[in-house]
Order: sequence, then C-alpha cells, then structure tokens
Amino acid sequence: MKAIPVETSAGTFRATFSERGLARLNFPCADISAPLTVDNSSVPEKVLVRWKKLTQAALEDALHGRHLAMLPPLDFQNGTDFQRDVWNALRSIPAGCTRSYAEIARAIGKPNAFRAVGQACGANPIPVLVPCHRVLAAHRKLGGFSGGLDWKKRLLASEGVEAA
DNA sequence: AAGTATCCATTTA
DNA sequence: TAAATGGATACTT
Repeated sequence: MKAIPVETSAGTFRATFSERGLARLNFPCADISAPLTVDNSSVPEKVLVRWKKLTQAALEDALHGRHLAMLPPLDFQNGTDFQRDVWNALRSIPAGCTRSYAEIARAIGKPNAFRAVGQACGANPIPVLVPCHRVLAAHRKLGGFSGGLDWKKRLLASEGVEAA
C-alpha cells in the first residue's frame, strides 16, 4: 500500500487510505512514514481520487482556519474504543476555539482521564483534520504536538488563537 | 516557578 | 491476566 501525496498551500501532506477511508495523515516534513498495514486494493481508484480530493479540500480549509465542511471518511479502525471517543470529541471542537485536556476528558464522561486523553491525542493518526492542535493544557499552555510544535502554533495562529 | 500527586490507557512480562 | 510504565496533565506549595 502506498501513501498518497496531497498537495496543499502549506506543503505536500501524505495520506494513507484504507478500504474504509483515510487512516493516516502525516505532515510534509514528517519523515516517519506509518508502517500501517492496510489494504486498499479493494478500493476503486476513482474513490481513492475522490478521497484524496476531499482530504486536500479539508486540509486547505483547516489551514485557513475554516470549519471543515466536508471530510473524507475517516478510518479509526486502528485506534481503540477510547481513542475513538477522544477523537470524536476532538472533532466537535469549533474552529478558532481551544479546549483543555480536562475538558475533553469531561466530554467523554471521564473527567480525570485527561492524561489518557493526551496520550490518545498523541496517538491521533490524523492531525489537523482531527483538531488535536486545538487542545491545549490548562491555562492555555501550549503542551506539545506530534508533528512538531511548529505546526501546532501555525495552525492555531491561522485560526486566530493566540497561545502562550 | 517548581515539585508532587494522581489517574487512565497502553504496553510489556 | 496481571503488573509496571508513561504522559501533549493538574493541582499544590
């Protein structure tokens, strides 16, 4: 299976599609290609192209700080149940808004699971589209980012969010 | 500002 | 199946 390059104004992302949708997305400079074992051989090329197109559009929207109107199907099959909940909660964060790990934890019904939430965010295979960058620590502290704090700051800035 | 406590999920034995 | 480790934390001093 092969990662599909997705051209955006911020660079070329690389998307990995499974038969169910977008399974992995990494940043242009992300050297670590996910050794994700997925099979997209059953997916018609037309569909793959469509998904790529949707991914590209979504990325552009995200890079412009806009709400993601249309997303390609996201394949969270790799993640655990809990991670799925977390990522789903992350998706509900409005653009230009930031949320704390504790808030996310509360949102999934486990107020004290904020650390686990952080872990789940770190394990998020689809940055940007799943707004893990909008999640900050308490008191608007920066925290970290899998793709590098550089990207997190950039993404937040594009949404008009000023982080310390 | 720094240190400590706490808690869940994940990973490893 | 159980125990140990880690973490993009939170809270207290």
